[in-house]
Amino acid sequence: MIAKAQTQTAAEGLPPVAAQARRFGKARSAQSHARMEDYAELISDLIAAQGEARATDIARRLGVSHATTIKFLARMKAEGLVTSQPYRGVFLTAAGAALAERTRKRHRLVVDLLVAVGVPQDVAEADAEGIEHHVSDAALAAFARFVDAR
Amino acid sequence: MIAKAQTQTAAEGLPPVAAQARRFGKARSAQSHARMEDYAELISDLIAAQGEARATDIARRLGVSHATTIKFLARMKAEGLVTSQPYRGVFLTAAGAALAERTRKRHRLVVDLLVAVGVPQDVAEADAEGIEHHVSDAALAAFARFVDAR
DNA sequence: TCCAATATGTAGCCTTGGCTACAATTGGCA
DNA sequence: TGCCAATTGTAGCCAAGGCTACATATTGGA
Repeated sequence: MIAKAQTQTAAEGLPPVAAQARRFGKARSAQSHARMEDYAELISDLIAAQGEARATDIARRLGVSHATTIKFLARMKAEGLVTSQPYRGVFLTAAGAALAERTRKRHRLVVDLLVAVGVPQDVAEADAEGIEHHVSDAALAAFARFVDAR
Repeated sequence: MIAKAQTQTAAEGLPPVAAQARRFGKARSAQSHARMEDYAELISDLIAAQGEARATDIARRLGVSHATTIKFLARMKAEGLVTSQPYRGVFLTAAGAALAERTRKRHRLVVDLLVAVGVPQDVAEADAEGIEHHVSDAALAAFARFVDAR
C-alpha cells in the first residue's frame, strides 16, 4: 500500500504537482526581494524626511543590528541599487529610487485595499509590511480598480 | 551636518522608530512559521486526497528536494506537530491537525477576499500562498465580515 | 524468490541574514 | 585644539533552509 497511488494520478481535489510547486517556489523566492524593497523604500523615506539615510537609522527602524544593515547595504551596492562613501550617508541610484517608488506605491495600495474592506488603519499598516511583497501585478491592478470604484 | 538630526526627533512623516521596528520584526519572524503552516496544510490535504502523506510527495509539491523535506519534517516532529515511522507515511498530531485546519481556513478566506475584490481565481490562489502568512487575526476578521456581507 | 526501482534517510556543503565584539573614523564641544 | 562619544566598518560566529551525493530500506513484479 505504500508505493501505489504515486504515479501522478489520484490527485482528487489537489492542484497539479507542477503548478503547486511553482506557486510555493514563487512564494519562497519573493522573500529575497522583500528585504531589498524594504531597504529601498526606507532609505527613500529617510532621505525625504530628514535629508539623509544613515546606516544606524536604517538599522534602528528595521529592528536589526547596524552590522546586519551594513552587510546588507554592501549587497545592494553590488546590485547597483545604492551608493555610499565611507562614513557618509547612503544614497539610492536611479534603479534604487525606481524600486523604492514602485514599492511605496504598492505598499500604499495594499494599505488602501485593506482599509477599504474594513481592516482598521493601524492593523492595515502593520499587515501590509508582510503582505505587500507577495502581491502580483495582476492582483495589484484589481486592488486599484476596487479602491477607485468605491 | 552628518550627526545632527539624529536624536529621535525630526521624524516628520515617519512612523515612530519602535513601532516600525516591531512591524518589520513581525514580518521577518512570520516567515519562520510560514513553512510549518505550509507543511501542515499540505500534509492534511494529501491525507485527505490520497489517504497518506509521503515525504516524496510533499517534496514534489513544495518544489524542494526530498532531503530538505525530511530535514524539515524532523523539526516538525521535534515540535510535536507530526509523527512518522521510518518508511511509513507522515501523520499529523492533534496540534499539527489544528494548525493545518487554522491555516486552511485562513488560506480559503484570503482567496475568497481576493476574489471578492476582483482578483482572478487563479491569481488569487497563487498570491494567497505568500500573503496568507502575514494576515493578522484582526485583518482576517475584517475579511470574513467583508466576504459575508456581499 | 530475489532484484531493480522507488522511497527514505544521512552527510556535508552553500548562502542568507541574523548576532556580538572589536577596530577605525568623524565631528562637536569643552 | 584635542578628546570623547557616536557612527561606521570588519571579523567571526550561528541557525535556517536550500542543495547534491551517497547509503539504506521496501516492495512489486519477473
